[in-house]
Amino acid sequence: LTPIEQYGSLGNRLRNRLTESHGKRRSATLADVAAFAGVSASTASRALNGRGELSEATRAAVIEAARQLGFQPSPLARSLRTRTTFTVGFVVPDVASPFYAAALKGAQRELEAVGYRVMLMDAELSVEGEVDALRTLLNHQVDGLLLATAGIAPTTFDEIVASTGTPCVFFDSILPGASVGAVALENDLGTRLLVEHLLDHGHERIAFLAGSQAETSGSERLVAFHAAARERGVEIPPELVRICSWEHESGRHETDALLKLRHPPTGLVSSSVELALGAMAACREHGVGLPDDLALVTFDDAYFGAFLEPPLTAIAYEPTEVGRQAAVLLVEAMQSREPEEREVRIPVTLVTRRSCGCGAA
Amino acid sequence: LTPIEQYGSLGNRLRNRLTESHGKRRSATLADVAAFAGVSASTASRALNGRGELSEATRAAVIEAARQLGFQPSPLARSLRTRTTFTVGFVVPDVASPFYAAALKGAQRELEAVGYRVMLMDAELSVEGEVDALRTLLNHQVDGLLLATAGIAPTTFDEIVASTGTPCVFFDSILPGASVGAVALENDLGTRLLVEHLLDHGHERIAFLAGSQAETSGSERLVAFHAAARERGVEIPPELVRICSWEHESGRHETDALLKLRHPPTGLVSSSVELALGAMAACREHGVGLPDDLALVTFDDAYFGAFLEPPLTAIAYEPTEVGRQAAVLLVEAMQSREPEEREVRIPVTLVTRRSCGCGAA
DNA sequence: TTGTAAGCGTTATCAC
DNA sequence: GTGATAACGCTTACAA
Repeated sequence: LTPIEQYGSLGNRLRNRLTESHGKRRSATLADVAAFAGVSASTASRALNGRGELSEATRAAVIEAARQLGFQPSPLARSLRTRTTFTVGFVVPDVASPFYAAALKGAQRELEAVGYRVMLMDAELSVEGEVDALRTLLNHQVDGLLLATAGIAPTTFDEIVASTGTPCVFFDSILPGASVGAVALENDLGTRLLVEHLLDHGHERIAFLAGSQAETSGSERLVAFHAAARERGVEIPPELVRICSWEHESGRHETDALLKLRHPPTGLVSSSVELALGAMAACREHGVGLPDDLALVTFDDAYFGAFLEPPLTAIAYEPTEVGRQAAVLLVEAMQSREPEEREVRIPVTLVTRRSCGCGAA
Repeated sequence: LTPIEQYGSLGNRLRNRLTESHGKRRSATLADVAAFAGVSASTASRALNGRGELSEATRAAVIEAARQLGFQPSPLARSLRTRTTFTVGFVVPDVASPFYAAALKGAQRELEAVGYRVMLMDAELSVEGEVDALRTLLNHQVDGLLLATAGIAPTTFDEIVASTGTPCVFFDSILPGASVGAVALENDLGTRLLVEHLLDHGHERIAFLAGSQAETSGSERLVAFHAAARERGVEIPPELVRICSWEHESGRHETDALLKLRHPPTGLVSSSVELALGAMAACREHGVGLPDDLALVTFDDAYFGAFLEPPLTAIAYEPTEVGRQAAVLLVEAMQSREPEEREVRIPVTLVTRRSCGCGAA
C-alpha cells in the first residue's frame, strides 16, 4: 500500500474541504499535502524542496500528493521564514517614458525567467519620490534593487539602502562606487559619432542641447561633446552649449535662443529625441529649413524617426537591453556572496537619415 | 515614571542590538517596540493600529518607542496573518508599448496614493503568458488584478481568477460580464469622428485598417466603422476593410494591398498610430502623396504626431487616465463587500492636422 | 485597559 | 529517514 492509497479516504476528505463553500476555494497548504501523503509537514517540505535525504518512495508520494491537491507553496510564508522574497524593486523617474518602459520590459523578462517578481515604483521625477520608493521597497524586503536615479545624494543612498546590504544596480544613471553594478549606454561613443558626423559634413559652428546634468546620460554626453570637438580642433563658443531639462518644451526654448543668436549655429547635436523634437518645433517657427539651414542629429533613434520631416539622423541602441543587463548583474549579485562591482555599457550605433544633410539634393 | 524612562536601560540594550554587527542592521520588530515601551506585543499592535481601547498614556508610549526604534511593521508578517497584501497585480500584453506604459503609470500613481503596491507582469503578447502571469499573481495573494487581456477565454478566466474571488478590473480590452469593472476608450465615438471627418472632406471610398479583432479596441472600432459609414449612407466594399495585427509592418502590408487595388481608396482610417505609420511607409513606396492622393486619419494621437510628414489628424485621449480609472474601480471593489460591476469610458477628441486634407493648399 | 495564546504557512534544528 | 518543535513577525480572540 502506498501512502496515498493508504490515506485515500483522508485524501478525499481533504480534497472536499479544499473545494468546499462558495467557490472561493482556499488553496492546499503544506500540512494538507503532508496529511494526504501520510507524512509530517517537515518531510513534505524536504520532499518538495529536494533537501535532505529521504526514501524515493515517500518523496514520490509527497510529490504526487502535491500534484493531486494542486499545491502551491505560499510565497508569503516562505519569505517570512527564509528572509528572501524573490522580489526585486524597480525604480525609475517616469515609467511612461519610452526608454524606461523598454528598460522595464527587458528587466522584467530576465528576472521572470530566473524566478523573480518585480515590484514597480515610479519616483515621479523627484529625488524625494525616489527615496520614498526605496524605503517602501526595502521595507518589503526586496532581494535587490534596480534603480535609475534622478540624482540621489550618495550619503542618502548609503543611509537608506547601502546600510541594509541589499544589492542595488544602477542603470541609465550611475552613482559611482555606490553599488554592486551599473549599466549605461555608450554615451561617449554616441556623442562622438554625432559630433564627428556633423564635422564631416563640414560644419564648425555646432551647438549642443545637453539635457539635465543631474543624470549620467546628461553629464557624460556633455563631456563627450566637448572632448570630440576639442580633438578635432574646433572651438565651441560657450553660448552654443545649452544645459536644460529633458522636456520637449525645453528643447524648443533653447533652440529658439540659439536661432536668435547673432551667429546662429549651422549644426545642432541633441542629447535626446525629445529635445530634438523641440528643436524641430523651434526651427519651424523660425522658418529655418532642416537640414539646409541647420543640420540636426540626435541621441535616441525612436521608432518613428524615419517618418519625421526630415527623417532624423540618430544614435540607435537597444533600450530593453539596458534593463536586461542590469537584471543580469543584479541576479548575479543576489546569488553570490561577495559580488564584484561591475559596469556594463550598451553599444550604440549611428543611423544616418536626412536631417544631417546626408542624401540631400 | 513613563514606561520609556522606566525601561530606559532596556531600551538602550535594544537599540544596541539593532545596530550591532556589520551595519546590516536587522530592523526593529513589534516585540522590540513592546519591550521598549514596557507592554505586551498585542498592546503594542493595538496602539500602533489604533484598534481597541487603551489608555492614552500607553498608546503614546508605544508610539514614541516605535519612533525611537524606527519601527516599520513587516508587510510580510502582516500579510501572512491578515490574508491581505495591499498589492495588486498588473498584467499587460507588452509594457514597452507607450499606451500600456502610460496606463501603468496612471494606475501605479493612483494605487500608490491609497497604499497599494503594484506587481508587474508582462504577458509577452500571448494568452499563455497571461495565464501564467495571473497564476503567479494569485499565488502571491494579490488583493486585486488590473488586466489588459490579449484575449483570455471566459472559461479560463473563471477557472483561474473568478474562482478565487479576487477582484479584477479589465482595461483597454474587456471580457464582458466577467469582472467587477472595466475601463476602455470611447472607441465608438472616436472611430465615428474619424470616418465622418473623412466623409466631410468629400471622400466616399474609405478604407479601414482594423487591427486585431481579439481585443476590444479592435472589434469595437471595426463595428463603429461600419456603423458610421452605414448611417451616412455610404457603401464600403469588403476589400477596403483590412483586419490585421497591430504591428507597424502589418499596416504597411495591408496598405500596400489597398494601393494595388483596381480602385484604390481615397481615404484611409487607421485603428492605431502604429498602423498609420505602416501606412505612411507603404504610401512612400508607392509614391502616393498624403493627403492629396490619400487622406489619412488615425486613432492615437502620439506626441510626435505633429512632426510627421504630413502631420497626422488623430484621435486624442489621456492614456494614463485609463490606468488611473481602472485603479479607482479596483480600489472600490477591494474595499467594499459586494462591489457593483461598473464600466467607464475614457473620452476622446479629434485633433485635425494636415494628413486628412485640412489646411492643405 | 491589558496580557496570554493561538495561528497564518513555511523552513530549520534538533532528536529519535 | 523521519517527526516534533520552534521560529519568522504580526494580529486577534479570549481571559484577566
